[in-house]
Amino acid sequence: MNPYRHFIGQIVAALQSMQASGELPEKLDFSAITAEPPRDPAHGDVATNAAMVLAKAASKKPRDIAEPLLVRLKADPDVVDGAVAGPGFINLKVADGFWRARLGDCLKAGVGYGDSAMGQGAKVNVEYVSANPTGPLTVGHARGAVVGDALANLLLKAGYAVTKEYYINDAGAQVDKLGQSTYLRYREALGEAIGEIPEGLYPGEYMKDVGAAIAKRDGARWIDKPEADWLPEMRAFAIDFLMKEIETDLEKLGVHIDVYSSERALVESGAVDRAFQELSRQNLIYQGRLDPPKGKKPDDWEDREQTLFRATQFGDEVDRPLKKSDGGWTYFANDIAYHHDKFRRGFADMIDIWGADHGGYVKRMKAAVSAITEKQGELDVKLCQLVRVMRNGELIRMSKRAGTFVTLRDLLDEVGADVVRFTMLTRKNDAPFDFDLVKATEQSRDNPVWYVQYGHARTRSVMRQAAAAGISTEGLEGVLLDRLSDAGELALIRQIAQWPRQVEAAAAAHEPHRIAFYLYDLAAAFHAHWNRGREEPGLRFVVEGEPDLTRARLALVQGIGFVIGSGLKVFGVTPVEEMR
RNA sequence: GCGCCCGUAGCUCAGGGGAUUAGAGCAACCGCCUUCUAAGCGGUAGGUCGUUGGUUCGAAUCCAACCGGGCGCGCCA
Repeated sequence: MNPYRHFIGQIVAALQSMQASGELPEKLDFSAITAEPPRDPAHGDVATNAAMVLAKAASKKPRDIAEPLLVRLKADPDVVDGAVAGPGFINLKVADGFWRARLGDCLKAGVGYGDSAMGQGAKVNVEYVSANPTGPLTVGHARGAVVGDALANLLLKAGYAVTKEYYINDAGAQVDKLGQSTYLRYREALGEAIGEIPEGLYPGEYMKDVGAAIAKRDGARWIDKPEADWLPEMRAFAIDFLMKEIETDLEKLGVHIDVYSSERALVESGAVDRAFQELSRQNLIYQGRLDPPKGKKPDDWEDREQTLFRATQFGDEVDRPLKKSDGGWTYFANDIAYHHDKFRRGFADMIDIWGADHGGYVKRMKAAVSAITEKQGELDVKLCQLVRVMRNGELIRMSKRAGTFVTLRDLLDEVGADVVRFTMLTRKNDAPFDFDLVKATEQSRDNPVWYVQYGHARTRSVMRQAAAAGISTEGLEGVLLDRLSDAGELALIRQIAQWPRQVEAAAAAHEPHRIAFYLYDLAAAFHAHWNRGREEPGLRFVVEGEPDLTRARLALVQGIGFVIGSGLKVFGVTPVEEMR
């Protein structure tokens, strides 16, 4: 249960009874009413803005609504105290028993605690990674992969029907370059000296493996053939080879994509024509000219008439071309078709995770989605800012051209998937991120991964100790929690009770990183409470000669373990049993 | 030139569709510590939330302009 949602319900009920008695006018909009934990815990457990929100429409002073509302709310046995404060806030103090009951919810639900019905089973498509199949995944891709995967998991937990999708850009000029690069390495593998890789082709060492593999499969049969013959073969082989590598890396990172969509297959299926026709039908396509971009006129600018989509009707700055001068579709046209295809597959709700360098593309894609779905579909684009890799504060320089970039595989080999995943989620997606290989594996309080993992391990450790002391750790969901009355314990219980709200808020905002901060705070509170037991043995979890008290405290520890486990599950991070 | 993102404590960052006294970690300073196996623990100090206006009873949060940083800017994907 999300306690705050529960109290909004109570507040609305109280307001309705005030309407029934004529204290409030009939038609009021309750949708802006919030119930949240106040910033300052001294203000109580729940604060609501109800009186202030309704004041205008009810033509009353906030306090004149707040006072009688408070009287009604205090009739709720869960509410032990309350006060009107500031400009008209109502601060409520909620009974300890109410919070203990939330711990009870948690113990029954296990790591399923926090699961929400918010999404009502609505279909959501989360598209992420979607790296070109022209080389290995880099740390930049890793961030998109982790953010997308965690967001998808989060939405799943919040009750949406989520599909995780990867768009393979296997059409267009880049994969032709890939085919040509492969051919060179193929000849090299057969003993030919190929010299420098020409500008524009893919120079990376990894291409040698691709060349060698096709040489092994096909022998010399392509050597004397014209490009038209070998290019499709080389291209298809390389894409297949590199996609397998990418899938392997993703698998190592713990990312399981549900659907891989091929751009080439999409184009060949006629989807682009279909999308084009749909836009034409809506009269959103015309032949016209564009002005060159101001301040940065391309050298090869050539004023010409082209096929344009009326993106400006949907909030974009200029209308966007759909056809290239060679008559082929632009990437944008294909992408419209792809999003149209997603919509046709039932996804009105689409989320794309992109690199920040695609930021200039967001408006036109949103415009296109709005148009092609006749405003029935919605696209949210999360841009992931640059990742820089550091070693002890020192930047590791990367250059794609020089082939010196840190691959995802390097990163995984050095620090492991759990560290990569959690660490990448300790920052908002739209903030640049420095990934320090040393700090990420440090065992200290300022390393959130370690601190949260340690928190989970410590809950397990307490269980092991209890068991060693002869106290059963089974059936904790049934124990009487009334013995939990210490301020620190009650604070922890309240924090556990925040979890369902955190899940819903993070899911609604499409911001998985919030979970990392919540888990860190929860772990910190747990560690702090554990440490109190050093000074005051009476606060320790396992108390000799007090089996009932111990069992109640074990239930609390169990609950903390469940919540951390639940959050780590969203992140795809293994909850460890001990810190070895 | 235009568009998007960002600017919060010395440092790294949360908060960001308004609301009661702006938070954390590190660093600094002051204490404590052979500990329920736990690589430490507790406390203090530190901010005109880039600037200037605006909307509002109320702005770090919304709007505008400006300053500073990043990304992008027809037929690359």
